[in-house]
Amino acid sequence: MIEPLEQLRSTLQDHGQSLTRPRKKVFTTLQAKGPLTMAELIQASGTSLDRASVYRTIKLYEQLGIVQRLQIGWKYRVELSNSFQHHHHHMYCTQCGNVIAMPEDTVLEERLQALAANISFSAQDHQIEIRGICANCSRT
Amino acid sequence: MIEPLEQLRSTLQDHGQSLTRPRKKVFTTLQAKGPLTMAELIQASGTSLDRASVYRTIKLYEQLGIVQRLQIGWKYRVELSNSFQHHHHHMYCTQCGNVIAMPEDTVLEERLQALAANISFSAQDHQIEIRGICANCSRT
DNA sequence: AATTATTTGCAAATATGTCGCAATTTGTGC
DNA sequence: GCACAAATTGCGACATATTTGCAAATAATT
Repeated sequence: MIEPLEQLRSTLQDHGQSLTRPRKKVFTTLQAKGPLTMAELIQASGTSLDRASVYRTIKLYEQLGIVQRLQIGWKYRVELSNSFQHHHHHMYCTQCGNVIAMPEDTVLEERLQALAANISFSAQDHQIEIRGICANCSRT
Repeated sequence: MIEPLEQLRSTLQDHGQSLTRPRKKVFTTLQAKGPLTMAELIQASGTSLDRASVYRTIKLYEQLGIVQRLQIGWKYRVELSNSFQHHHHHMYCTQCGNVIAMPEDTVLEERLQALAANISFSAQDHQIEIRGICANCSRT
């Protein structure tokens, strides 16, 4: 398995971009804390990073396919994309706000492929969110 | 089939809310024009409604499960939820920005149910977005 | 039609996202 | 490791999006 930071560096290099301290920080923060809202990400990146830099970094990362946005609950969040972590989807507990990653499911994935193919839609990516109440909360 | 507006009224009433002119307007606009960004919705609701009221209405509707947000491309949009229109998902063409509704698929739906049930997650709702290039655009 | 509680519109406050530019940092070649 | 050119950052100023307090207007009830 390749060092994630090395993979990041080479992805950036392939596009003539360099791996700077802020970009590294954003990456490791996402690595450590999973899907975050921009506000959380800015906050978690520490006071050393400027809002604008975080936004710029995320915009770049999104273009290079390093991160992806998800709509979870009220605000969108960003997380590392499939090249940097296993492909997965989310369940969102509307009670406690917890986000649970669901394991990859081949049946599901293939079905989605098929549905797109049916109408000659060339699928590149997809996202699934299940909303409901998690085991923990429904136990109450 | 129940009158949608009646269904709206009773949903509101069940929660001690009343069906006002602005709320009616937002509802019928969504009915007529499908998934809209807030800006579009505000615009389409006409100058008679204040921005703030539209936001408040959407927040309320979301809590009552009358509308749901979708992340389509960069901005989120709102549309009526499954109780008010047929359950469906979307494909989003990253080229032309078109949104294509995909027909309901039982295999897909059941699989999602099963996956949630597996971890005792009580699923209430879900949303799927497939991003890619539509038939029209890839023909070029 | 009068009463009371809810909801609206308005104006102002916050929050979120973007931009230009001087100062700093990065990658590169020596 | 140092100097240079190019890329990137942080800052402050904007632009846009969303929320809030409150007096006035509207809805449900009697």
